[in-house]
Amino acid sequence: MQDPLSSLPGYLLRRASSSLIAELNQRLAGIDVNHTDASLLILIDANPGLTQSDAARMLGIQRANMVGLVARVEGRGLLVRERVDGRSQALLLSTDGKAVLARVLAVIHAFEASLLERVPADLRPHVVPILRHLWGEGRENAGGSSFA
Amino acid sequence: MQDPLSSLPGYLLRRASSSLIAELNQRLAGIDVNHTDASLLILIDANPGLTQSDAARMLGIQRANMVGLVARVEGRGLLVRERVDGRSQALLLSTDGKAVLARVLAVIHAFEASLLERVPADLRPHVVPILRHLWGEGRENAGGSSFA
DNA sequence: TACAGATTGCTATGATCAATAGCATTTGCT
DNA sequence: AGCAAATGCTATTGATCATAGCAATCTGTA
Repeated sequence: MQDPLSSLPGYLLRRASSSLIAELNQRLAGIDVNHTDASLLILIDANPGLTQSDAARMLGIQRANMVGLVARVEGRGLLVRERVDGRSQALLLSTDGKAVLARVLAVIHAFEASLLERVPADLRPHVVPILRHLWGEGRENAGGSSFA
Repeated sequence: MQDPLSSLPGYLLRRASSSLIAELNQRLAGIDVNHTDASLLILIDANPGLTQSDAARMLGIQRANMVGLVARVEGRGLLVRERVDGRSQALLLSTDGKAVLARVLAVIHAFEASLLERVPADLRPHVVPILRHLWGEGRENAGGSSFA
């Protein structure tokens, strides 16, 4: 059976992404958190007090879809909202949130390590640079701050 | 603003994938076909007469979800079903399907080329091998992801 | 041949995720 | 004061994905 698709980078990228997201969600299931929740926790931890809109922009999530995400994570007691404006609200990790984050980071770091181990050692240093270049789009005019 | 996520291969993979799928769908919009339809056309062309279940397996799509996909593409007159069994049916490209496939291939090849151009020339040969390793090993557990 | 088990295509259903339009309130700027 | 933009939100839609179950059919084996 011919597989003409597995030579296409775009197709490979899609299949790899969906299968790895599923795997990561399985690994996170024990903490009762999915990969989106996890990314939000990590982002808030690195930028305490950032706005809900800021988080949406950085995560590539529409403001509309951010509402449910924040509400769910807040409902688990992992984050706290504080009004800083009449319209904006700052997001902060709760004590529980910080504890869960520690477990999330352990899972994610193990996951990322296992990802890299699937790539031959000589190609391993190129994984992140290649993915950054492939993503690239939509971040070119993303303004001045960090790309680190 | 710190971005602690963009150093994580898994996160980069997800973002790159979703942004590139969106771009490919835009490029295909003129042909009135999406990336899933396109992959089905390519697969049938390379394996004329393959079974609907075979196609589902190769594309990583559940049999249940294949029904709507095949029905939609058949509804556009791009493929034909032929019973080979009392239960199986062979999928074949129609004349229109072959014509559309030619346009699809042109779009996809242009897209894949533009993908690779985003990667520095010295890293370019490593793109497909890396993606294959990232995907391949992820499938060791025989596919499905199930939450608890 | 007869039967158990697997396969195929299908329906129905639910969960997740993303995208759009529109809204009230608030802020910033002129 | 007045106006444009931003913020959080509701509501809705569509696409994707996974599960359970079903009738019909095929396959392998006793």
